[in-house]
Amino acid sequence: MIIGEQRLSENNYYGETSNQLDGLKRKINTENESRNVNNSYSGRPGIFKNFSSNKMHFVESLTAETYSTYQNSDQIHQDGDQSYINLTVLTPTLIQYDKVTIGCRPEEESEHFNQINITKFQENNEISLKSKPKDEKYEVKNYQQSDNLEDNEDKNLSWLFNFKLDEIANLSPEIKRKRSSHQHHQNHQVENHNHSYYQNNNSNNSTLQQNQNDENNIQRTLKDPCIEDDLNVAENIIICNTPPTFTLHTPKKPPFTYTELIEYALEDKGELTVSGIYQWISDRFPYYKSNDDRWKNSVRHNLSINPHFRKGNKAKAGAGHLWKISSRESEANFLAWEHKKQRLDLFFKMEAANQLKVQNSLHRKVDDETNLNKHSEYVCSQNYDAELNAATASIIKLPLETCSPIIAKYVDTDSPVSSQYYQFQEILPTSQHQQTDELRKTAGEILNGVRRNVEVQIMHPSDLQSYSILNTEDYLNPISKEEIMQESGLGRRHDEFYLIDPTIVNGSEEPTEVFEIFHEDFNLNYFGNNMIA
DNA sequence: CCGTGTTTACTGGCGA
DNA sequence: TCGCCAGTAAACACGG
Repeated sequence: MIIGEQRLSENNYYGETSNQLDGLKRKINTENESRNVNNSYSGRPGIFKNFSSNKMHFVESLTAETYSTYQNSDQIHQDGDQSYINLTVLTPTLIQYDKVTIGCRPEEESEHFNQINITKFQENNEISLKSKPKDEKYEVKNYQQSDNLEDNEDKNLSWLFNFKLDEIANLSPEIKRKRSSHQHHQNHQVENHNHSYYQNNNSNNSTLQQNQNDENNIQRTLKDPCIEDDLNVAENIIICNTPPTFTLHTPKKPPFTYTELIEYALEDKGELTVSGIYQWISDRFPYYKSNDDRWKNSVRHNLSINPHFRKGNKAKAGAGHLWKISSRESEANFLAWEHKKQRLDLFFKMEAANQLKVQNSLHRKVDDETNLNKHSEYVCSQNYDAELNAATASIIKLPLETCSPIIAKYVDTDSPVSSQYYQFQEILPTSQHQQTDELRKTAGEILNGVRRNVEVQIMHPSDLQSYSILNTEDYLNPISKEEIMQESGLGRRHDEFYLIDPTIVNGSEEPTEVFEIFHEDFNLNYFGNNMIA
């Protein structure tokens, strides 16, 4: 039974589906207990490629029936004593790769990675994870590309290796592929910084954790003879059972360039010193809480090279000058700022959303572990579906203990903004009678600029009410092209754009004298650098 | 010395 | 392949 689908990306750090997945795992565990399911190919959630729609689907479990289904559809094949599910992969937030199972570097031999198959580890397999999270062990194997080349981009998973795996939490920090010791050191710095931030800058904790990490790393290095094997893609990546904590402890780099961050700061405050810009940024983005000077160097670099930023008078106190945006007072800049502000607001809303979901997920996990012991009979799929739907649809009101103050202001659940955001977050179909697939963009995709057409959807929204979701195709550019045209004094006839009489901007009249200037492919990036001159 | 500001060089990603 | 862009690193100068 397909219960949902999920964009497959390491950028899923917003944890859109953590609730579903938690519920999924509960469901599977309880079902396995009640049915006494054997270990062959059941009891584990997966994400399965749907060839017809090019989407990844969550599958509740691979039972004998679903196994048979996949077998009949040639998505399962035998290789010796093992069966493999073709084109099956778990989202990187749930499964990570063991170093031994991937034999060559994708960037060098990517043609060999056109199929990735996941099967359970053999219990007696000498290949074992250094850290065994219970029995959840998977093996990732690579296969030669099949003869069938259709839909190569989506069917093969070679793009999976384009992920910046080193950004995934719990990834072994001893990865040294093509990394200088300097970079290695920097990564440690970042990890330290991230932990320390979320631990209220408790340097003792941070140091302790780092020491533990170091010890683990040393142990791994000693135990593992392949540690320096440059052919390994992602060594010792441990299955992560708790993606929510990952999102809690590793603030990801915000999807804004340094130029944008500086713009935000200067637009917000008018003019700031360099240190003021540092402060503005770090106050709002935990990622930049670090004391290291690398990002600050980049900020200064951007201030210097970007003519958009002007150095003003000397600051009254302290060293340096006051910086401002050169065209801040212009009307165009005002409009641009309105747009940028929307984008920034949306970012914080999504961050707040994520924080809530993380809290919810953790809360539920504790509750469910307790309830699971008490109610082993809780295996009814209807109950499960209801619970899953409820988990997905629920609007939680939990205190945010770890989020930044900026994000916290967006989680006032009584505010209209908040309710709007919740509607946005739920990512549910607008109609329970909807028969066709309806795709929604995920926060991660939006904010990281990912352009993969696989998105979150609940496919059994039986008990869910309809929500009004933002229907614009691009949440970060919510102003319609028509609106932009009108404000820009552009007219449109068929697929052509025209300059029109500036007095005719309400769109009610046909332009009396027009000349073609743009076609449909014209980039109406109204607020960007490509703004119409 | 340190924060600030400028400049150069390099790298990786991406699109043409 | 090339150019552009963003990010990063680093050298250097300046001034309090």
